[in-house]
Amino acid sequence: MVRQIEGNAPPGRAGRTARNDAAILDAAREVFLEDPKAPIAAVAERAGVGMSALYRRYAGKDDLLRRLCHDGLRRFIGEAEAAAADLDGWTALAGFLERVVASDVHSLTVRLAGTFTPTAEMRQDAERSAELAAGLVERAHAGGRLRADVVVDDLGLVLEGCAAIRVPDPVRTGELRRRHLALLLAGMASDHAAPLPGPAPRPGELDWRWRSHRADPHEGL
Amino acid sequence: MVRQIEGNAPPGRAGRTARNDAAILDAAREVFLEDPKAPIAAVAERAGVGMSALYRRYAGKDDLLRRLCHDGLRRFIGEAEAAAADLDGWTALAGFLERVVASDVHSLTVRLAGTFTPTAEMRQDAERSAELAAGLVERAHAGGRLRADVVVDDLGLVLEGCAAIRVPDPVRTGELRRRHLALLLAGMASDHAAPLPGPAPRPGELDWRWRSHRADPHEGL
DNA sequence: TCCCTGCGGAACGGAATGTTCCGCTCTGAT
DNA sequence: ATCAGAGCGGAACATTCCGTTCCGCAGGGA
Repeated sequence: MVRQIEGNAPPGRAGRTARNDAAILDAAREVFLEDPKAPIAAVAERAGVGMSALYRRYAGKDDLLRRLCHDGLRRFIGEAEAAAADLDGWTALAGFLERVVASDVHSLTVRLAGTFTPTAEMRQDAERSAELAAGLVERAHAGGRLRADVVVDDLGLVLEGCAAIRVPDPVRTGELRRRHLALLLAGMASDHAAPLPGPAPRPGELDWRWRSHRADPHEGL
Repeated sequence: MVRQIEGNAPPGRAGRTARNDAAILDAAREVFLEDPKAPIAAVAERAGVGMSALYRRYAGKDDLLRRLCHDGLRRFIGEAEAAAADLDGWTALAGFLERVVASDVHSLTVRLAGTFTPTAEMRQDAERSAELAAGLVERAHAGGRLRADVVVDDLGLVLEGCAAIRVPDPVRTGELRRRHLALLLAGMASDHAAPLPGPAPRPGELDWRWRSHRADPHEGL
């Protein structure tokens, strides 16, 4: 399957190069979203380029995966910063989650983490994203509409749960995820009696994907 | 890693054979739960047996996977039937979900489906399990505690979401899943105003894993 | 006209993995 | 005591897969 980017880049050699840049990145996102373990050749094929075009840009598969994952992380941070502009703490949090789920950022970032060695900068960005998320949860708590026993790291569970929803049709997948998230948001609202069971997720408990990656207890997934 | 089954089977050759039966099945469950694409040799290693012990029992990898998946399906049906004994529709449904999540049945069944060709009997059992689940949802609806816009196939989303929760420590994984499920159950309770967004999951929409398996649009996952 | 960037795609080498097979052990019956 | 063979361990095999390299070419820009 070949994918054509009708980008508005200048014609000529430079234009073609720029178009290939985008095509490769887009193709990689799609391919690795479908299968995190996909061969790198599948990316080249879907982008409509040869292997050389790929290896001219990235040192290897790891490099491409890192780039993809880092982009997703940055997007996550961008959404969190955008949500901070919402004056209402609850809608800020809810909207943030909806946008993250809709943009499929979490699937990519999380399912790819662990297949390469993260850079120091990525770790910093991950930390920053955690801070932003914590801020969103704090504000939502202050507003009173978020039930008191929900903690920041519950967001990780929520995102992971939504990312797991998947049917063959991507559009339908988005709809079903949105629905599932609505269920979760309803559960996160404050008008509930029974407290959540078990010890709440501890800070850093869900960060294991970002660790050294060689002592990774989970090979699959 | 070697696993010893201290089963109370009779000693001697027959006993050893029976013990190996169980060891292989247990090892396979653990290994494929960690990584659905794990090599079959990993199963033999964890069971503490050689390849021959494996191939004496199963015609091939597919056969083992089928067996594992079918067992999970049967367990699912068992839990559903047990839940039917609960007189209260809501606690029947909630307890059913909790037990299914706790026993990790869904992870195995769902993550393995699609890696082999399902048998006709499995399809029948899948259908039966769907009927039982529909009955649970119907009863919960009749009781009034389940919000009206939740449909049977939402259960599939819930189970899939919970199965996606996973940290290195299995015990902790169970706790976090239980917590996540509690959030979802709270969201499924009837005292909520906003209806769930998007078209509800259609019957059979989540059954694609059980289909012919060769035209499977999802290679990974 | 000519250089050289960027590229296509085949070829390569190594790793992973499902399956087979040879020979041994030790049980249980004769 | 003997022995046949069930059951098994584990190495070897064949094959597939995949990341990476490399050779040769096309065609823009000076």
